Amino acid sequence: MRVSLKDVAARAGVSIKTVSNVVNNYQHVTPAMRERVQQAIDELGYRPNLTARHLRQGRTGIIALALPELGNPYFAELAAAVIDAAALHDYIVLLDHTGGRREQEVLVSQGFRARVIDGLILSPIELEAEDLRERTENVPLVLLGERHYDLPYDHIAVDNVAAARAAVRHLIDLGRREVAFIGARRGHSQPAHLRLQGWREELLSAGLSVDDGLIATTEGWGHADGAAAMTRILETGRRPDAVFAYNDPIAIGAMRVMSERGMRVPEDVAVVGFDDVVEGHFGTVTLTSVSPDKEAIARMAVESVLARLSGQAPEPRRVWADYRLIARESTLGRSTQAARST
Amino acid sequence: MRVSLKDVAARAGVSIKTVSNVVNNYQHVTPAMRERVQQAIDELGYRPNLTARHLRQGRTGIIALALPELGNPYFAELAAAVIDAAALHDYIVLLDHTGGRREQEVLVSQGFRARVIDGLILSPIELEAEDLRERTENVPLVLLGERHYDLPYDHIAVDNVAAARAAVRHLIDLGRREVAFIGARRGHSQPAHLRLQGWREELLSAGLSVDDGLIATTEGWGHADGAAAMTRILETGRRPDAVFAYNDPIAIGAMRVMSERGMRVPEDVAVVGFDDVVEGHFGTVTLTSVSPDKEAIARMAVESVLARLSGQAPEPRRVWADYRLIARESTLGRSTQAARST
DNA sequence: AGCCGGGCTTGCAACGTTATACGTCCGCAT
DNA sequence: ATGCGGACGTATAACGTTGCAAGCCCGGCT
Repeated sequence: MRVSLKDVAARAGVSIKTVSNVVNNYQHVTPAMRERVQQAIDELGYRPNLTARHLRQGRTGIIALALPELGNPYFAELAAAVIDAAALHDYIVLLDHTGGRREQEVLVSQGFRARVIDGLILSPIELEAEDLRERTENVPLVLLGERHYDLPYDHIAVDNVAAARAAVRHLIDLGRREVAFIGARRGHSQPAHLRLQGWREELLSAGLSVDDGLIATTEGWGHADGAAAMTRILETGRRPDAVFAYNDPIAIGAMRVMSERGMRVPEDVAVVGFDDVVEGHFGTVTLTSVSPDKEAIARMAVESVLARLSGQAPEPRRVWADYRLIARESTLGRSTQAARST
Repeated sequence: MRVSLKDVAARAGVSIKTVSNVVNNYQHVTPAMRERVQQAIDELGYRPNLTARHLRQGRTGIIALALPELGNPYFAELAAAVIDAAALHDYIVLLDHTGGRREQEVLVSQGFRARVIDGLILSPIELEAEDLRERTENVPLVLLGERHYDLPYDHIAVDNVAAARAAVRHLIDLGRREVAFIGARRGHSQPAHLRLQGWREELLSAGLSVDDGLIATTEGWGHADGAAAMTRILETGRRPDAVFAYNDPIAIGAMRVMSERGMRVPEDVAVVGFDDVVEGHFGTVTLTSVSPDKEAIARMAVESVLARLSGQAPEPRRVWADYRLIARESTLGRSTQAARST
């Protein structure tokens, strides 16, 4: 059986409340009393029951983080950063994953998967604005990532259009003219939309034509999806001289296919990814990528939730996180490797 | 303000307990009554307060999972599997990471980081047996992974010695004679120890000599550590014809260094990793690896915790999870790729 | 000496839920 | 007509904690 304040109080011969005072470092406790109670605590091995404390205080010290998939190293690294950021504020993180499926995202946003939480950080993929408009759950919600909603929620993301434009600009500056985009999304409206839009805008502003034949859709966002999409492009007979991928795993999957077909990166095809995952730093050809400031995103997400929790939050805000384009061998080649920032 | 049973009861003109009965689908409730209460629930948007329920029931429906680092895709994938396995039993997962640091692992095992949990799954790296012997926290603990303790806790792992022997056997069967091991751990006793032991045993049983010059230690378990270790081996002038790495990131980091120095994989050096992370499936040279059955590990871990929770657990058990050696290009070359199991 | 004030300790209530045990009502068998 | 049992609803007491307000004691001031 677990020991409670009552047991300690009985042992020390004091009231429950006095024990509570000792546990919580209440100031008006004589050293002698503190000593005596502490001894009883140690002897019995008392540990506060956090559930009871939470019930009493109306908060739990837990925030939930819901990500599409942990298998994607970007999200795994982001999760680690959120856990650390939350720990700074004495918060603990409950982790969930949605598979990027709308149904799961709705459940999470409605709090049906975890109802013990003070706040929620959600990185949506398919979730629609109407789903959020119908949201009845009242724990603070902060949105993460690429989707864009005109709704009264805090939203933290990098400027995907600008970041995508920087990536494509980099390819154009290298003299590439046939820049494919891999990782567009069939059917659903927004995912990948902003990066695709950046690709389009930058091509147009460079006076290049926008060719839908160079857009490849994918089902998911993993290596295999990138490989399949690249294969499809090549089978149409197109030979792009550059690829901008929705994310790094897709880029790496595509590079694998190129390697199988004897195409050289970057000589024949320059490749830029997105997310800057560690994996891209160590391939046979290292990957140029857009690097979002994950720590800042995690920090701002946690702080937004907590601010809203304490009621001091003003208007819902859209916050842009920093990013950098880090050029590596997949665009520069092995010898001339260097870093470049935007 | 949040609505409670009391509010619903007032609205429906019934007792609190009747509302509770409706919420919990208690059988003796007339359809008419159920209807009436349900309507009040819907009108007010009532949601049960799980904290109160947990206090009452003495359990929270939360289990904690503490892993060394999420940046390692093996652990990220394992976390995803645990979340899914827990969901099957209506449990939610609180995620923590220890950085593989003993101090953090002790805190976690003692429940200082999260005390709202019913059970704990911990994958230790530096934790010592004495730390566990001194453990006073009484929530069920299940250990995961490679470390080996003679203590009364459930422990789930693949047979690391046997798996390592299979990996080295594979290299020997291919005719390799100078098999390096990358990823040993300086100072601390056990991590990597079992895999190193398997390497040693298999070399000896094949009549080969065990050469400490072919053992490279690392600080961590990431790509960069593998790269640094490989560089050190090559700088001693040694030219192994095979590498068995502690895990896949280390193997991939090492392969990057080989590629930089013009060494071909597998022609000059055959490489085997451990963990079978997705990243290894898509490199320019795909990676042969020992593939632990992550889903089974996650499932057994969750079930062990829950069994112990419900008191039906017998003796603490050591459970061996399945694994397979999956041969890919880093040992077989591109054309002859195939899969092999043990 | 009596009073006041502050430091220390305590009892009580409440957070929202569910288990238990009880009360009521109805229908049916005696 | 009476009694009995089952179906249904409810009052009450917990679960373990903390905020509040009150009570006690003692030293110092008048």
